[in-house]
Formats: sequence, structure tokens, C-alpha cells
Amino acid sequence: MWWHQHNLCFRHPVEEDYSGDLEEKVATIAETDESAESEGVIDSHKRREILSRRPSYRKILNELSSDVPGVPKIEEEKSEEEGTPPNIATMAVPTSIYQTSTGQYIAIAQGGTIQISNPGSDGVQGLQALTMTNSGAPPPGATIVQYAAQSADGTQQFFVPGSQVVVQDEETELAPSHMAAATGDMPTYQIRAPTTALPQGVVMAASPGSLHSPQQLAEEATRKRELRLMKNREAAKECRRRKKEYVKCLESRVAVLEVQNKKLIEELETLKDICSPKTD
DNA sequence: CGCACTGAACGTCAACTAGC
DNA sequence: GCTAGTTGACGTTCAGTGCG
Repeated sequence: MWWHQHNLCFRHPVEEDYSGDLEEKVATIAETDESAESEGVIDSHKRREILSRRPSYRKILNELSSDVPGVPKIEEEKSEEEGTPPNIATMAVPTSIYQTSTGQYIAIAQGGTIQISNPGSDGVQGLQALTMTNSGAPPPGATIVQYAAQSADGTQQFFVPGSQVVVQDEETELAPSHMAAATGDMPTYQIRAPTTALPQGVVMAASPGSLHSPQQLAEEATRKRELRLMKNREAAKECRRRKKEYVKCLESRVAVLEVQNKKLIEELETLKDICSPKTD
């Protein structure tokens, strides 16, 4: 209700960076008869227990938004706030959009076209298109990019069908940012055969049965760990993004409810004056 | 200019939840 | 029960800012 009526979730300067305080503030305003003593009573362990068992930000916001039509949901992929480059949307209907660890976007269009864009650059300037010439058209609905990773030497690789790898050129990758800006800030990419060393943490569907020696098992364990760390790294980024969005929404709600509260108090005062006129 | 301080962003770990 | 995803906590890094 409040969500739709007051058009929340707009950008709002962050004044408090602690969502816990903010949630408490919202709850206090929304439910004026709620006791405020709980914060001081619970110890840190219990507090952590409570916090850790709270549903995810995505779930909270989506549940809130499901009550009210027109409320933006937190999507699986990038939200509009994160700024999916508009140039990608204008291209030939990408089936998948991925973001690299450096913030660049990889859009996979139907027919095997790979579009790479920089979120910082505007317009079509930051967009490149790589067309797969020898991999053939992917089957409908197939996931084209199998993985995005950063190799040990710092270059980025994206695995595409046909056992190929899209690799960012070392020259542009290693070039200082001011040099990249001077040259139009356009990193270049190559499609290579995967004969080059795989980045750490990427497992290319090796069957467990093919591992024999302890050394291979150790390497497999290391790869699994690297993969897990890499996934968790990305998950943490996404979680922080959702949390920021969630906090912004709460701040917006606080602002709206404060205004609402003020109006109601004024209305109450007016009604009081009407109902009990002074008799002097 | 050098230093201390601060806030934001990040990476990692651990605990937990949800889906299978 | 297992696995992947989520998120709080903690430590680290880095850029910005104020002060002597």
C-alpha cells in the first residue's frame, strides 16, 4: 500500500548506513505502539541469530512488491539502478547478459553474437560485437557463456560453445586507465582455443572418474575451492547491491511515513480544535 | 606534504536457508 | 542429507578529507 501510493524506492541520499537502525526506525514509525526496549535488551549473539535468520533482501522486497502492483522487484540479473547499458537493450535481443569482474557487460545474442560493453561509457562507444564464425548457431535456449572468470595473469576469459574462450587482450587489459581513456577506452577481445591455460577456479566439466593420483585430487580440490571462492565473491557483491537497494527503500519509507505522520498529527490538531472550540 | 581518520568497497569465512 | 545460494561478521585496501 504505502509502497505504491508514495512511489518509493527512488534515489535518496544515504544518511544512515546501518540497516538495523533503519529497520527499527521504520518499525517504530509504522507501529507507534511497539516497544523500543528490545534493542537494548538482546545480546549480540541473539541479535546475530535473529539477523541471520531473516529472509533475504530480495525475498523481503519481492514480498512487499507482490502486494502492490507497479513496485520494482529485485531481479535475478542487474537492476536498472546498476545500469544495464542501454546500448545492449537496443541491440538484437540478447539472450543472456553477464557482467565481468571489472564491470563490463557481455551480452550474448541469438546467433552467437557476443556484445561487450563498458558500463562507464555512454552510447554505443563502449560496445563491441564479436561474431562466432565457426561455432554455428546455438540451440534455442542454450546457455552460451559457460563461465566468466579471471585467470592468474589477470586477463578475463569467457567460455563459449565449441570449446572456445573469449579472452581480453593483455595489452588493453594491462594498459593504464588513462591510456585506455586516451585510446577510446576500448579493450579488445580474442576468441581462442582453450589450449591456453585455464584460469584458476574454472572446472571444465572434468569427470571425477578421470582423476586418479593424489596430486590430481589435490588439484581438483584446489579448483573447487577457487570456484567456490569466486562464486561467493560474486554473490557477496550481489548481496551488497541488494542490501543497498533495500536500505534505500527503507529510507524512502521512513521519509514518507514521517511526512504522513506529521500530516496526521496536524489533522488531529485541527479536528481537536473543531470539536472543542475555546469558550472564552 | 605527511599523517591520521573515515567511509566505501571488497574478499573471505561461517552459519544458515531453500531446493532437490 | 547434500548442495548452492544468502548474508552477517571481520579484516583489508583505497580514496577522500581535515589537521598540524
